Amino acid sequence: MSDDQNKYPYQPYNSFHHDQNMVSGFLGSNPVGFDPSHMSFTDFFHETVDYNTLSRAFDISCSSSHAVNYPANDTCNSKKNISVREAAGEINENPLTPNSAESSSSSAAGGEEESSKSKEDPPKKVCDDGDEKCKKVNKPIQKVEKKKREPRFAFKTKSEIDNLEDGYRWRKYGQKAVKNSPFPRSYYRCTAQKCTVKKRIERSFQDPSVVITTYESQHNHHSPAMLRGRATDMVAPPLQPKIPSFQQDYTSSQMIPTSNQNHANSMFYNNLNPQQHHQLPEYNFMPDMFPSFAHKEDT
DNA sequence: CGGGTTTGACCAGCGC
DNA sequence: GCGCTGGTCAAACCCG
Repeated sequence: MSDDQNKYPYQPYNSFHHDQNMVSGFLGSNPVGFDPSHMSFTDFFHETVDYNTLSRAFDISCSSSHAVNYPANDTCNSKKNISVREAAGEINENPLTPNSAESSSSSAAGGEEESSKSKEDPPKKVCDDGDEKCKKVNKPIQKVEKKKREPRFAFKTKSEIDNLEDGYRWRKYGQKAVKNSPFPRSYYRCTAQKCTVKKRIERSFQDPSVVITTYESQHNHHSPAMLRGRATDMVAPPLQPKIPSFQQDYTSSQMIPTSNQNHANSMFYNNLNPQQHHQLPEYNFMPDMFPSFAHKEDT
């Protein structure tokens, strides 16, 4: 790795997505507030792109309540396992309904109810001996819990490093080959106890220099990095909204107007050659799913 | 030895 | 029903 790459390992992109199940924010090559010479990506991530904040600020998953409660028949969540690519552009129905984050506690009860209902489904296989296979099957409760759809936030970064330092500790629990991509997708979960946050990391097959990180759920604890030395800088706890700077960053100059994609690419994907520009439209905005607070430029 | 990674197997959902 | 795919599990392995 070159010196420059050591100094500037991350070059966050600048695109932004919001769909039924996932918000994804792609920062610009030089986003407002990110000065690689004075700020690590971790710091930048926490100070401007804290996804705990985003998940509340951007009305994730149809609405904030849906971000917590995932009825099986909810149209917001009926499509399982929304991928980064799907979220990036293939879903543009169901206009976003702005909502507050305050219904989370009450709606969580509904989620539990739904879960318990699902728990009534018996395992398809019953263990009657020490069969190795049965060990994996007889975990109905865990399986059910995993069916909950958590809010997601995808983060696209230009980096040679796959696993970007975001201040939290992660444990890798799986890796899968990605269809139509030579690059595998890695699965991580937060190592903190009782923290259900997961993240997936994959490299864009269209632009191998781009790493797509997808976070799921919300941390229920502070970042270890914060506790180490950044606490004084982090006045707001992770779950406390800290929107204004980020909001302004995106609304003022960094939103990519869908109807002016080429212009947007030339503006914000300026690290790429023209050929690569044409490879990015799958990360277009979805106008209907655009965060309610963000204005779109007229074109 | 504890914690993290690797990797093959398994499971569930979806489309045909 | 079957095959495909994404997601997860867990034993084996690695490493400090």
